[in-house]
Amino acid sequence: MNMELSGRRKPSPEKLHQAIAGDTADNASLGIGLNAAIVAVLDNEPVALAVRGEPDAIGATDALPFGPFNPREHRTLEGGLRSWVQSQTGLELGYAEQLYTFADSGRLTESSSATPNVVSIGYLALTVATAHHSLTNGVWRSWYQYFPWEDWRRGRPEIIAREIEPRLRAWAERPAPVTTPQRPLARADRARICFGLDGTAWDEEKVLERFELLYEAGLVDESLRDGRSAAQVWTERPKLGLPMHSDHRRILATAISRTRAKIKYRPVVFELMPDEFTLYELQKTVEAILGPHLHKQNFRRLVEGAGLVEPTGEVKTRTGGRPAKLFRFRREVLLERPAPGVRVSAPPSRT
Amino acid sequence: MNMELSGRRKPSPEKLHQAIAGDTADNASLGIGLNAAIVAVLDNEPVALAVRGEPDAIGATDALPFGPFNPREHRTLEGGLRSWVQSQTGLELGYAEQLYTFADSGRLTESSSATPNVVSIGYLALTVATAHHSLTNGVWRSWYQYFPWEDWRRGRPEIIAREIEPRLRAWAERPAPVTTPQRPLARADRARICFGLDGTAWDEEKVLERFELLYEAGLVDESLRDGRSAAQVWTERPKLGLPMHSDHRRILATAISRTRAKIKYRPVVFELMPDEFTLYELQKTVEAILGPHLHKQNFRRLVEGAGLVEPTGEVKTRTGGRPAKLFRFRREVLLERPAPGVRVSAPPSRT
DNA sequence: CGTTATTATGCTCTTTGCGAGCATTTCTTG
DNA sequence: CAAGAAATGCTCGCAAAGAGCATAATAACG
Repeated sequence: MNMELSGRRKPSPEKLHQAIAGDTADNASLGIGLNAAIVAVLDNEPVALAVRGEPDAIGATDALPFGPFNPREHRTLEGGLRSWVQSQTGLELGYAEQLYTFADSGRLTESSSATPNVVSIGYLALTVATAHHSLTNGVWRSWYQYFPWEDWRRGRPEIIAREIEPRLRAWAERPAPVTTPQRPLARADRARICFGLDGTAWDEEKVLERFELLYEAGLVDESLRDGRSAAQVWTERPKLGLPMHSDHRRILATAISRTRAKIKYRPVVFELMPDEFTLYELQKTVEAILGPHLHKQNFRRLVEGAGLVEPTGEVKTRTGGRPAKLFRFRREVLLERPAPGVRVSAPPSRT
Repeated sequence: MNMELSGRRKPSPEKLHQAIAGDTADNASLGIGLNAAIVAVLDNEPVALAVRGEPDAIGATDALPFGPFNPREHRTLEGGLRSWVQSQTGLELGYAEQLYTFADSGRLTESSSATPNVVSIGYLALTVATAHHSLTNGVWRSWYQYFPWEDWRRGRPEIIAREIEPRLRAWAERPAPVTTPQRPLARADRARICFGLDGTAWDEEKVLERFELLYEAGLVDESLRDGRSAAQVWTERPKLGLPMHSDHRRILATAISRTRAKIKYRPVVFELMPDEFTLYELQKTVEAILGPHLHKQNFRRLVEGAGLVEPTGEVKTRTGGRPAKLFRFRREVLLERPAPGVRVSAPPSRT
């Protein structure tokens, strides 16, 4: 059954829904799931590629492209991932790196006629969204639909003060279960550090820590699905951000964390850019990922001084003012410097 | 069979050898291997914990503590790892973090009566070696027995100029196989960047890249085992560093890379230190990990200024000179700073 | 007991990188 | 042609980091 998903042919929507619902019992489905968080920047908005399936127990419809790893068919993990993404979305991945392997305990508790995944291996892929008119399936969704509290483009998002902070404080008041005594930090401290409460600085890289805190506190829908809400009855549903299938939102959180960290010390922004671009477009892309706290002139000095780009000699008019020089990525820096990157400073602790 | 290895009882040496030989077909052995690179610093020497088994096809006897992940028995991946380490070595792990998941293709080709591992999940653990008189099995082995080219404590190791460089240059001369055309860099460039040839700076974090390059070039014993030597006949065996069981040397290389990188931006050195220590001992530990290129006074200023340590009020005599103040780690920094660490500068490009 | 070697520790000087702002150029728009 | 907008060039100042000098406190040894 489901042979179509094992091959490279295009899956019908129904088959895809079955896959998302967990019914992927293949011959050699060993319970190792491959999941791709595919990131791009569209109109200065950071987006991820989501495929849609039938609503699950908590109403989640979005999933990351994914499928089981089949060692008979795939020589490498990354190869298997690329083939799944290709068959499910039509996209040929460029840059990809492994993120993390999660024990997928949530799915073990589900009623499953098929082999459940034991572990999920998450991958981060970066791509230029505009170049893919070949997308056969899936939609580009803003990061911030899944993680509204991460959107600091217009200052501190209201959802933190209005929804998250009071509910986290209530959670911190309740005693922690004794089953986790080795937890090094108190609940209140974790909440303060993750979400920058009480004047603590916001760290844009702590995306995963924040999501896991909300999950543990029962404030995201996924907590309900995984049975964590048994001891925590809420009159209203958590509903902080759009939920995803399985543990995919956790994987996407990991992808955002990694992207935000790595863009600072490796030249990965250029995977998100077309071949030619202006420095301002480059800056806007970085700011879409990290938040808008860059000084224009200094950014130019940094990028040019590091030898990351070279002018093409052409200019781009119609920018509303003086035409901007076009640049391209100097791939040779990879041969010169050990670890070049777009080093941007920490934001000036905006609370 | 092999129930002893599944439980927490101490395994007999014979059982351990069977485990290392791959005969671990348990009821639910899903082919997911857990592997622990346990790192410590003993007498200013960076070491990893190795368990010994029967020599395999290439004569490798050392292995990292490892075992299959059994979702029935282990709630989490890390929990499974801790239980395997405990049963095989008697060690109770402290700090541990996941490194990477490798597709363990090498083992698939072996003649296997048991379920082969499909993937290996590598973990890094940091510990204080002196505190473990409870070690029931395993030996602390210097990193540099496995990776002699990484030992820059007395300047550039001779093995690079004498063994590695000429053989890599010979390898770079030969044409790359057409099966990997998407390889972005030429062989010669990869060799130059990895091993700092032709005046390129040495990057101490590229431990994994260097090992994988040697593996691909057929210069480490593991290449022979995995059948890569078919097209590459060497009159003498590669013998660059001590080989390890399965892909364990690759996992150890990943662990060293991660340790060297992380020690610079997170306060993980203190996992390698006893409760109280002098600043010079701390510096020597950092230098054991990174290489000896620290300025004593500046190191003190850095560590004290960052609030990473606090004086205990006592001093340690018998240091051969003026007594040194004792310090302890200030755990509170984790609550204050977003990302404290022992920020050391790049070595002054010693070639 | 005094001298020397050794280590710890405090302090200063210089260089570099980066945050921030001013000024100038070159386009579009009306 | 004037005004506005965006790109680009340049400078100032602070803070962190690299490097070295100076001093303090012990052990070893005559």
